Amino acid sequence: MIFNTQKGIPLYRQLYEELKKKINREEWPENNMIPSETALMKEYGVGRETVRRAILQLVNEGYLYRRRGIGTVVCRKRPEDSLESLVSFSAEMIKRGVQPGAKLIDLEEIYPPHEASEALNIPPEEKIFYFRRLRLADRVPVAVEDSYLKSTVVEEIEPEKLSGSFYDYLVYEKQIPLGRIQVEIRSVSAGQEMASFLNIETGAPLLRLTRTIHSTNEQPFFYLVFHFRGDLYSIKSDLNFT
Amino acid sequence: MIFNTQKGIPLYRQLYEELKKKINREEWPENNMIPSETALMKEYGVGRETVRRAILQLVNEGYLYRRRGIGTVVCRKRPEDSLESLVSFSAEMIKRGVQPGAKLIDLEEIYPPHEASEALNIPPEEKIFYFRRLRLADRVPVAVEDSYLKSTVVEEIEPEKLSGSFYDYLVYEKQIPLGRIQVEIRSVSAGQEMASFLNIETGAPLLRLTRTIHSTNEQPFFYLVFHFRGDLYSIKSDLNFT
DNA sequence: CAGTGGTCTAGACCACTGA
DNA sequence: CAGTGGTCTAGACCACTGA
Repeated sequence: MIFNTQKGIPLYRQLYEELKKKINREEWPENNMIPSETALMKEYGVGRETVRRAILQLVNEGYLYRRRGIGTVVCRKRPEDSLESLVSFSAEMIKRGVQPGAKLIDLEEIYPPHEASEALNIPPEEKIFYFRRLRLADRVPVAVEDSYLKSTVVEEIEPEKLSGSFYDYLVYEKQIPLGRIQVEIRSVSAGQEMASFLNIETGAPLLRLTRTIHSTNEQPFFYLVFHFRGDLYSIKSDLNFT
Repeated sequence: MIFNTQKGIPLYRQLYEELKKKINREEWPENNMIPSETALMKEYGVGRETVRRAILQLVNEGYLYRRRGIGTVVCRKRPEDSLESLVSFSAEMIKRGVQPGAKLIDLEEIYPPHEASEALNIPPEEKIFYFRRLRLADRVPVAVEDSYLKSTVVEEIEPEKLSGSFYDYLVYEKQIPLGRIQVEIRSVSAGQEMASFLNIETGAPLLRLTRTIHSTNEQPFFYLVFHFRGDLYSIKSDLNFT
């Protein structure tokens, strides 16, 4: 394995991807030990800290665990969903093996409702972009998504951009770097409006997920509220304390 | 500041605690820059990697963010709840400033229901400990908790141990080291039983949180199911992508 | 005992930011 | 330009595990 030194991708990151592949392809099977740090240093011709950074990343994500004096082992049940699943509906659906979709219901410039002005840390008289989408999984509606975007971020929102991942649009097309994301999850009952959008009965349980997305200098600029069908959707995650 | 070298606590960990204090006491105020890596190296007489490990930990937890070429800054809104909040009901309540409590409803040895034998990776004919508790916040019932514990972990469960944090009991009293924790969150409706325990109406929304706690060698040994009152409880968390 | 991972330092070169 | 954080190496000593 020869690494690209030109491309500007850090060595530890390249090694991380490499090791992750070996785990996913089961070249390194579950419950089996992977080569030691020293062995990996020789194999890839890199320093120990580089190997450690790649491995510790995988430990944090729940792929590996380490025992001092013994070695590093591949986990039996690997993370079905990492925390990244909370970040993009489309990415999450693809990970679950279903086709993500979106149907635009509303798009306008509005004065922010109390909840949004609070989350975005702006005065109620500052206009923002608002759009509502029905989110689909294999064409079945699973959630209603309400988005509030500070109007300083983009000049305009073209409806065509709202048929897929808005997250990808922001990050890859608009090149907007993301910082911290605050998440809140609660359980609520469906009102009449939500019930009709989601084809469920009034009063049925919904999972309400909000995200407040900050820029890299800690300014919130994008606030999202999801209402998921409780019978079709759950959130899974792995935590590590090692 | 002089560090304890004897106690066996790593330097980077001690420095981490030290820096966290400065942030929490607002000696380093929000939106302000903290000293550079070089300055901290001199101040505490440690190497650069040690400083970096302490800082990067705090960045991961949402206390700090860094800008190359500029410096490291204290976040405006610091994490109200870290992911650790998903791990212990009692710890979580204390963090929220309310008094945690527990009322034992049931305790017995049983054959695991399907869901529990699945989660614990054991055959249905292997008996386990089961207990159900009503969890209180300032004496108000907020959740019903069902716990399934492999009987290889402890010989017996004394009812007296179940009045407080069972997590603390396992970790501190029994010294059982924890590994990965798998979490699932969904939204459900209250059945008659749950409704009467929680003093709510049948059909009201509940937040259903399950935890599968693994040992450090990746064996699941403790499975928990919470049903939280949707109107009294939400989960908050911070994610970082920097 | 040899081999594992855990901690720590010193030193190097780099890309980036603001003045 | 000087100062920041980002990456990377080499080398050291340690605690722990199993044989």
